Amino acid sequence: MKLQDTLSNSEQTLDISKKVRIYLCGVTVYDESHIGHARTIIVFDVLRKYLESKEIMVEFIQNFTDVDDKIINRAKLESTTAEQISSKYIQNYFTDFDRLNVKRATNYPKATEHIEDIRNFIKRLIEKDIVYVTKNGVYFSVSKFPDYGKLSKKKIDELQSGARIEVDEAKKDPLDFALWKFSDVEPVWDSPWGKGRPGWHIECSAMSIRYLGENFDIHGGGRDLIFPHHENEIAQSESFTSKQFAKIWMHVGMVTINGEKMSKSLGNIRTIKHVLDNWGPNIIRLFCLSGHYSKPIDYSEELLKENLIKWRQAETCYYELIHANNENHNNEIKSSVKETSDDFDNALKSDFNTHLALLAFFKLVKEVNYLAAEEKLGSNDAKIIIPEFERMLNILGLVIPKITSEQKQQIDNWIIEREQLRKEKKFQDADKIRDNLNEMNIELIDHKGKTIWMRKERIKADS
RNA sequence: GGUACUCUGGCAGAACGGUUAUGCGUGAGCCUGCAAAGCUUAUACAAGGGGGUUCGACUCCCUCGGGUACCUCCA
Repeated sequence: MKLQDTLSNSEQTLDISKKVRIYLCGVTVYDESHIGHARTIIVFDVLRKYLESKEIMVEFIQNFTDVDDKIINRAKLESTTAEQISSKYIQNYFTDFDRLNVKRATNYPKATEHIEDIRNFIKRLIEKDIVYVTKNGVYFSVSKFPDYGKLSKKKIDELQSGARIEVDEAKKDPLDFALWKFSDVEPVWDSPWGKGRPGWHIECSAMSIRYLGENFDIHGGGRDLIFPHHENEIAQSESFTSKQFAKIWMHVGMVTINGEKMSKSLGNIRTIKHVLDNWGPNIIRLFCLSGHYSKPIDYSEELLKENLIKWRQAETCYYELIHANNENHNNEIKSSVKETSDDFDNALKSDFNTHLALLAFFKLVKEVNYLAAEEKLGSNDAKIIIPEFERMLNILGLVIPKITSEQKQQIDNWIIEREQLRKEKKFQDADKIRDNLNEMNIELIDHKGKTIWMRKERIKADS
């Protein structure tokens, strides 16, 4: 599998000969998660599910930043503690992402639970004379790391001339960044240099190395983290270990609205909860996977709608498959399934192109729906198709709502009754049954010889 | 201002330098008791502008321009 690596700006082959270790920069828990967070996390969720489907072991670590100025400010605003705020939004995070069918990470380390690791990290950097202490905190000296700027392709002197960098007189260089900030206000921890709390970047270095070792496979996050966050992580970590840090840097493009990045300051946030309530998990996942992960994707009703239509086709396909019961046999099914399967895998193997993978998936969907509508889909065909269909569904993290066997029995009875009414040309009564079923999100599909049902996902935006 | 990325039909999005995919949408028709599902067919000046290399360029080079992101917290 090849992935575009931000650092080398080239495609790198992912080593799958042993366990794949992935670190994803998660969220700062001070507010609800939005659809931009969802995209990054869903991309990595699918990457992971794909690898696992190939029986490759994956160690997937995703952090929560639970100590940060934004959290502290929020706590002040709500006259509560930072701890209350972060635990509230961690819960909120899981509510959202469980609904999105995102598999839980191997571990979700928190900054506040790794203070000791962070202190040890800083200690070693002090021993190496790479950081220094001022009246405000402990700072990383960028000039001590010659490769600074290699990830974001920035030149130090150009950055320094930038007017927007805050000036802290105590710092030796405006680019130097805090590993430890002195403070007396909770949350606060002791350290050999003074009471305070960790800076933003240090937690990811400390925790990724703690959980994944000094040289792991993939480090990811949103594109907006390249600078300064990931640049600083590299500086710290490689100074700490004297080794290459992550092997592959994978960055997910922004979700935009009308071409503009979703952000607090612009006030154009769409929370996951909001989108989920309207569109449900499957459509959001399809939407997030509909473009190449590295490129921006524009949030619009139109695109969501397009994915809704596709999702309906996929649902139809599923129900056509499980209801297929005739004797027909299509010789070309086997090769067609094989082709889809190959296209799907090849798309993902080549820089994780989920768009092309979806194209392959929907080609199969269309083929099935066509055969079914023509009464040409045999049960043996279905037997060949279903495993592959479900394999792709699982990798993509799409879930068809299930139904109990009692409900199934009930539906079958309704269908028989409706058939009878239709035969008697009592169409109004027959339609009433169909309408009632629709109310329950059961849709009927009339084929020439038989009527099948499907359980449609209830989607608010579709009604 | 600097750096990176990007610019293909109404929208999304592909293509070894030589077949202008594909999906959605839209129009017409078929199927159906009616719907839904499905089908057929049509539709699109498609390539940001201008140069160049080439027998031939979406694909290579130059140039100009637009957009977005980052340069401050940000998935």
